[in-house]
Amino acid sequence: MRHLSICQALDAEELTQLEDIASDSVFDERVVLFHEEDEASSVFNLTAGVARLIRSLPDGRRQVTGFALPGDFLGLSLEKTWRYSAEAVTPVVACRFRRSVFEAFADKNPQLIKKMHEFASHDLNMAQDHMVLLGRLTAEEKLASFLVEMKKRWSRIAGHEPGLIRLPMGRQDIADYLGLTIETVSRVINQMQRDRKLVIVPDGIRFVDQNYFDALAL
Amino acid sequence: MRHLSICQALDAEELTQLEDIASDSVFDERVVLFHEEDEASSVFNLTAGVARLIRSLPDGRRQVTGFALPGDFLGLSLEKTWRYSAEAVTPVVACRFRRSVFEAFADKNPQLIKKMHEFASHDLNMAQDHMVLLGRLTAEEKLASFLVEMKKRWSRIAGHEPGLIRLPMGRQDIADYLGLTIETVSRVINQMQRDRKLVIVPDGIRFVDQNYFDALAL
DNA sequence: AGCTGACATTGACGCAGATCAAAAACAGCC
DNA sequence: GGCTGTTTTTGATCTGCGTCAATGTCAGCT
Repeated sequence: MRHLSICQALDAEELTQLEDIASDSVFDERVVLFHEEDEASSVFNLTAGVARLIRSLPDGRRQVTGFALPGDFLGLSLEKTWRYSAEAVTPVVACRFRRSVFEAFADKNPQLIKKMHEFASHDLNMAQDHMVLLGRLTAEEKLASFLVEMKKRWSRIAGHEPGLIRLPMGRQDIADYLGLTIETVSRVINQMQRDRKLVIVPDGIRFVDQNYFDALAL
Repeated sequence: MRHLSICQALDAEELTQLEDIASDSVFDERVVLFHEEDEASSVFNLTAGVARLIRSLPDGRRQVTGFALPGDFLGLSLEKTWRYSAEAVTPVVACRFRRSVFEAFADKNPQLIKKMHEFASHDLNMAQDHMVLLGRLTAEEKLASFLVEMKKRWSRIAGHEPGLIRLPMGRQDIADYLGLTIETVSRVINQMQRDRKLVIVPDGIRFVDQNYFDALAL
């Protein structure tokens, strides 16, 4: 079970070695996994739950730069300090590596570094997509893109209910992810429901008119 | 001269090897270095000039995701296709590597891959900064942040005139970088000049009130 | 069941920045 | 210099989304 998400870069032997330096941590809802500018002494791999990744401005404005889902890694950049905070949106279980040990391990496994670079490149693409969203999309397009993205990501996760788009994060988190206010997020989603584009259900939403979303999403 | 910008990751011997697989290319103003979704068959290292990195939407809306300055690398992610276009803002000279050869070289030099990963991590940080800018800053704050960023980046480039913040890109490019319109960019900059925060000079601007910019910038 | 606190929805109104339109500045070029 | 096309600036007006304020909904607790 845990093997699946731990690291696709390694063969069986390397995996066993990696597991030796890993330990599981659990975080309750709202708990901070790590804080912007703290020393980055761990690498995390989420095994269950959802976390929000946040950059804050001195005056309290927030930008959620992403949501971490099961399987996602945090801290692969191996920089000395965290550049963002991570908070548990739901209870989170994460496989945790001491950074110094992980780094030493990576130095001996070029294939792992290459994989880490691929992960970083992928994250950079996602970040650039998100720049387009933040800079150039309307509120309706932002919501459509977000929902399509979440549908795609959940669909890759074993045991998800197909069709259900789980939204464990609150409206405020969605707003801070999309560069909107909570009121606009609420208005747009509810307007979509009135227009029969989606239905709001417990824990998330379901698409009624997939074409509508595909046409609007980035 | 060129040695300085080619690759800080390598020792003298490796550098010589790398140079053997490199060739210089020049691009006139407005010329496309490569296009979104084209096969990525090269890796570039700018040696002179400035390029804009662009993601476009089907309806013509654009997001400039960044500007490449001398010393910057393009294509280090080693993905099969480009995810953005690059166009010369000024005449550009770039050191170009055939991707297949560069990749083979990297596979034999773990230190180079590690350096590439560091570059990607740095770019990811920049991208996250830019998400905060796009999602949460006002027009005035966006311009201040952009100008401070450009000042910082030019100051690291040998032969720049200290104090001058060169802006070779047009107002439209700045607007597409900041998620604004060209009119707003023009208005904000000219208002700053009226307020004696900066002066507009040929090829760029100069700060008059550095404190003002430091206080506003991200 | 009723209470409590957190979160979401809805409505009325305002404003930062977009849009539309025109004039001004500038760069090449003959 | 004068002509031409491009980019920038400036002004007037509009609007999408933010702000402010109230009300509604739901989960957990006693």
